[in-house]
Amino acid sequence: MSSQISVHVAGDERSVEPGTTAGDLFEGRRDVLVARVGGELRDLAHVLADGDEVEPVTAQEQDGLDVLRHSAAHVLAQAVQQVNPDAKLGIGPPVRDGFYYDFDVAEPFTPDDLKALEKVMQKIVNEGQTFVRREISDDDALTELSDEPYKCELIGLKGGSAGDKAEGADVEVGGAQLTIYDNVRRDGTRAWGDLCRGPHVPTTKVLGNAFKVMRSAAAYWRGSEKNPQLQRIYGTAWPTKDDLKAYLDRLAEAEKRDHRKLGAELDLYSFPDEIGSGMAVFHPKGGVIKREMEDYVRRRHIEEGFDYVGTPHISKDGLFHTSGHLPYYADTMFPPMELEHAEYRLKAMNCPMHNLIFRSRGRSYRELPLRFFEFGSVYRYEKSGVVHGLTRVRAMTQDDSHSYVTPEQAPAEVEHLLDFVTGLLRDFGLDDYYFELSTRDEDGEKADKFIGSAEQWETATKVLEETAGKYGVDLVPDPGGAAFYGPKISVQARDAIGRTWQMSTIQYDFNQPERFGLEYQASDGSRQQPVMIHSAKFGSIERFIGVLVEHYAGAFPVWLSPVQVLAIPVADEYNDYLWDVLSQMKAKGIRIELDESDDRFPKKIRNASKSKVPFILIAGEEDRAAGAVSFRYRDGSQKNGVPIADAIAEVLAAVESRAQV
RNA sequence: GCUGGCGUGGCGCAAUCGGUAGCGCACCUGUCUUGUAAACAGGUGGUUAGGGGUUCAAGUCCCCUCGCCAGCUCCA
Repeated sequence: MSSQISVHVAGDERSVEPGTTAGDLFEGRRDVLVARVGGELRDLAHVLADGDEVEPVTAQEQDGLDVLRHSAAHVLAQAVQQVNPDAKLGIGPPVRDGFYYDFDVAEPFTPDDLKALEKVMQKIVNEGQTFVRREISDDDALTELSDEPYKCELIGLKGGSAGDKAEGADVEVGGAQLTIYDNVRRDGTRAWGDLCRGPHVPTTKVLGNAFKVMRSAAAYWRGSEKNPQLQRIYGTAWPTKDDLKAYLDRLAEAEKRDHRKLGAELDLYSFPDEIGSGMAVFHPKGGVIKREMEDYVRRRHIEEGFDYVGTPHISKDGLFHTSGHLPYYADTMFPPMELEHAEYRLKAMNCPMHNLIFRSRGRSYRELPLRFFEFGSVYRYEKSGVVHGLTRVRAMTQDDSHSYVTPEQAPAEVEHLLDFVTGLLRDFGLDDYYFELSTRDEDGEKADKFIGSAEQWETATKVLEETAGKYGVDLVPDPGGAAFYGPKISVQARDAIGRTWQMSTIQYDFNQPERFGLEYQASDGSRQQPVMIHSAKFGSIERFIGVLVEHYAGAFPVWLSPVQVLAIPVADEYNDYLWDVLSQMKAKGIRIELDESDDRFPKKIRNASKSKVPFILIAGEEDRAAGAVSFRYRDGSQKNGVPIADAIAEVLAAVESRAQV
């Protein structure tokens, strides 16, 4: 009796022998990778104590999947050091959809190296080596890992506050007690080992053939540009081969939605080398989408009480000194051009010019909130390696606004703007997004970038946080991500391949009003300083279009479609009949085209399908005789014999309701 | 900016060991044309991103610049 201990397994109490491991409880369940014991993830080899609460963890939950991927990272590192014993280990954590491991090697990995490494990994996996946990003292670890300078550095950081600067480092040196995981062959010999917090899957066999080495790239050690670059290998690992295949299919699908590719295929925009990196031109079809967005947001701004203003693209640089931008962001502004003994800069932001409009005459509290809005073209000298399609450009247009309010009005104005922004996202059908709250970095190396008092930051941050909290959308903290002048709420939308992009922003600024000496006269006759709230609803028009293209894979809702109705005659003879229908549609504002080419009918259908127009309108003898038309939709389905008036009504209804068809 | 990989007609691709560029689509011309994803035939178009070098000879090898891709860093 007393020789037994009692444990709780997924709620049920069980009496077991002392020395029983977590794995023993789940014997026969090959899908159990690790166990959660008293809320902590443990190896299956973990020996249970009396009263432990134990739950099985499989790859069906995130924790299990992370362990699987972390173990895969170990196998990768083992493979690398097997092939190249001189490779020094960095860190190797699980990440979204996979894992990576960083190495310091004399020669970067080639694509052939990666293929070879995958084969070596497969051999290790097939051998079924076990992961064995071993506790070790700091001193012993430093001795054992004397050939691993990066690991030693991590040991040195352990416990210090600087340790969390290295993303993923806690995977290696988590708690106070250091551990090493040895990979042990079936004959009991040690194949390899790595400093690691664990836990791990019981054997490499678990990885099966559901992993893949994806790509290599350089990455700075501990994420800082100042540190040496290591070579990072990315891999992916899944519970089953089918899951891996599904993931690879998903990547292939995402590639098809890439806005750079679709932009060319659908003739929306291009990036001529002659203009320069990061600068797009919009073709007529892309121009339609841009104009619909502009029309929409201009109308909405006016409805929401904004005044439409206009400002130039360049300015003397003193303005950006006044605003405070130049000292901090000179590197990301285009270099100055000198004329008439003054230096001019392409503007990288619109706020300073709006401030000048505010300051152009005396302002009364009766005018507030005073809201300026424009499509401001801004130019930012983004580093060459970050320019990316429409989502990261050097020339862009912001639908930028600045609300000047009393401090008391600020919370209501933030809420007003968030209502505006969320309504806009809804109208454009974007639903995969979250909020981010960017605050200043209180003690990091960038702490001195932020201006203003702690009280001001606290007030501003609180207003944003409380307001954003009302929307039931995830609010992710982003310490250190604020602009130098104040905190920010941003909407982060996900693109086809899982990257997130900052779209709408709302920034609370107590600094620029002071720097520009902005003031209004209050009801008591005193001069007061307004708060300004920056906001871009699309963010950048260009980026928003790029995200829309990916979101819809080029098949836009009817109201945004460059061509809404493409008519195809069964034979040339029906061109006139179709023109008659189309001109009635055009008169209602519908964007129409007729395929008058001498392609044959099936070819026209093919071309029309590839162009992703929402409505293909077909007419032949049957339709003409009946005074009707036929629709073919994007999914290939068909509706024949639709009376002309009904057809027009159907298209109009789809436009007005912003429907997807 | 850093590391690596790339750059061949508008687009997608080919060209052996270095031997003077070819295919499909698109485009143009002609013939054809009646119901749902490619009619047929002929043709135009490239100083192989730009510049320099090695070589008897460079798309191919070397250097520089520009641009693109992936990741890192950055992102008012």
